[in-house]
Amino acid sequence: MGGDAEGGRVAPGVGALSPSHLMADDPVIRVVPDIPGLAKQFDYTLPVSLRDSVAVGTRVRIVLHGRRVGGWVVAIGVDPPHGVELRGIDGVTGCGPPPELIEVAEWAAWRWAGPLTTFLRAASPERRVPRLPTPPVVTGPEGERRSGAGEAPVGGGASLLRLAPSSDPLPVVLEVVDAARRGARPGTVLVMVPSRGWAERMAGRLRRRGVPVAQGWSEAAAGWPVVVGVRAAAWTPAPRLAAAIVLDAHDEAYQEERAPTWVAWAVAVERARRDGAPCVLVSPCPTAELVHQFPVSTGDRSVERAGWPRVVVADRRLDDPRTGLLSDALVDLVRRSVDLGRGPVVCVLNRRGRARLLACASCGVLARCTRCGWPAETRSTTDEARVKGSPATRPGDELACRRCASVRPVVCAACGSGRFKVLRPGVSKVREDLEALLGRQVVEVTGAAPSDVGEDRVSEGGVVIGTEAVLHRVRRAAAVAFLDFDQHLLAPRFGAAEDALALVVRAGRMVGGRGQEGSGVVLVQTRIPEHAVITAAVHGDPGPLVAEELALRRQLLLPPFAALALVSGPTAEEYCRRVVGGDRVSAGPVSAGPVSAVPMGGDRWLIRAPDHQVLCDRLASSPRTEGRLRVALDPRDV
DNA sequence: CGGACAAGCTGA
DNA sequence: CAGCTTGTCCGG
Repeated sequence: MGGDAEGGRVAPGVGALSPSHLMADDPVIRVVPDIPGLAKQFDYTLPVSLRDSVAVGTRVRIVLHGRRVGGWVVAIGVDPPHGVELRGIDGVTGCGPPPELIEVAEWAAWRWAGPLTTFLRAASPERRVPRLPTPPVVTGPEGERRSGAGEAPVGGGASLLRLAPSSDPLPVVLEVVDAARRGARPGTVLVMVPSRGWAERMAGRLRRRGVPVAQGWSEAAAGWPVVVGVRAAAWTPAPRLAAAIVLDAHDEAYQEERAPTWVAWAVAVERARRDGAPCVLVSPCPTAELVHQFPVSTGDRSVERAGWPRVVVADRRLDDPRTGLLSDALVDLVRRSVDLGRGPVVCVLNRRGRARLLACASCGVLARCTRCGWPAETRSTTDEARVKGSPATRPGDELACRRCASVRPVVCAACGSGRFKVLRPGVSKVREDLEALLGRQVVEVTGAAPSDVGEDRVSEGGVVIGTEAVLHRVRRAAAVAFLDFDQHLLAPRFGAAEDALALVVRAGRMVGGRGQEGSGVVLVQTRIPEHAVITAAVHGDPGPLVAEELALRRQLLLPPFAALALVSGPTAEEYCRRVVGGDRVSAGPVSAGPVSAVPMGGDRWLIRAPDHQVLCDRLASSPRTEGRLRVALDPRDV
């Protein structure tokens, strides 16, 4: 992608098929310079002395435009362009990705409209690797291999396995590892998990069972039997996959946030496909995209149900609005759960700060920024001004604007009153209220204060409140309460429902499955108790929700029934025009085709195409505009 | 990406 | 016209 067209693709092989007039010369290799933003490839000669240490994928040093830079060999024995004096490469740095992975990187550069270097870097070692170690001899069950008795080996192709939140996935992982070994399938089993901590625990558990798990890039590149890792592990340099398994495939951690916004499970699926290996995607709550693409197996329903948490719905529709976010059901649950000794009670509210929306207590006018009109919120100038009863505003507070950062005293702009009501409280305010209501300490955990609250201090017990981040920081809980679940259900994203159910899954793992001894409760406060997400959570059955979601997506032409790209930057509009084809002169029909673009406000534009083949082809063949331009495929926030 | 080089601006 | 900035081009 993006390279010079000249020369075309030439089969590798050290100059074996070169024209006779080149026989005496050094072979010519094609190199991708390690310079992001330079979407070009350059040819160099390979001195005979370096022939044996260079293959496709090898990291080399080259001189480009007077600069010494790194690069990757992507082809050997290419037709050199005529009329250009070629330089020899400057040296060999060490091992790089195997040739097979170079091709996957080229595919990914197309699929996510990004620079090839991004993916080549992801597949390369951080430090110089001069040579690879020898992989361990796999002590497979030699006798069973030929006998054919027992379970059928897992066939090729990708499939989806629905597994309840509290079901241990280790048996499934071991089954995939064993099946690959039984099938005498050469290559590596790739095990992917969404978080670092999980990866470490998984690697440890596998090693304790005698499974050889690679440590570091070199072992993976040497073809170690098993690789365990997070998103980045999709680019493990294993030359060949025997199988792949992705745990919690619904987790958004698998998508890179920065452009190119590649998705790790999709890379794993593609690699497995190319290697003819099976790929198992495991999730308690598979997304519509996964369900649409892969055959699902669900296993026994009663087992699945038992692995979901007990979910209690606090229907807030008839509650007095003045009770705020702290319903009687919530306070009861906290009181009952907190001293069970099964870990803390965790409350989740996705709003930081104290008061995010205020109204004047005497005239009712909303507190807004006097400069830009944005809602003003309280901010304390003095640290920890503890005041009994947690009033709406405290001495020392000021009204601050999140948008333009202007600050003013806590005085109503309309009537001059200094008293306010909190219409939308944040975590800090609710923490104070809850503390006052319970008469015991409540600890706040937000993403902003990473190491403030020690894991031990939180995990031993007590009441904890925080934003979504708290679900990543606490491992075990007696109860988890979502104070404003509607915020998740109604988030302005098309994947909001799936994300909301994923939160219940996360909470479910903290409190345990309803079939488990001593498991806790997940409390959901909502004014939409009939919502399909709530039903799915209560019944421990994500099936109907995803079916409903798919029907909706089909109707609205959203993924997986369309492919989307979010383009942003000062020249986004111009670039979209090129992509959509307003003034394209290439062959074929040009007019209002199946590809369209709509403005999303600001300098953001959304491109929609029937599928990725069409979309990515268009993106690849449209020259980029000048200046900063971000192209994010498969955006979620639309 | 970043170096080279050309065109444009300034001050005497 | 030296000395500097700004912009465009291009690399093997």
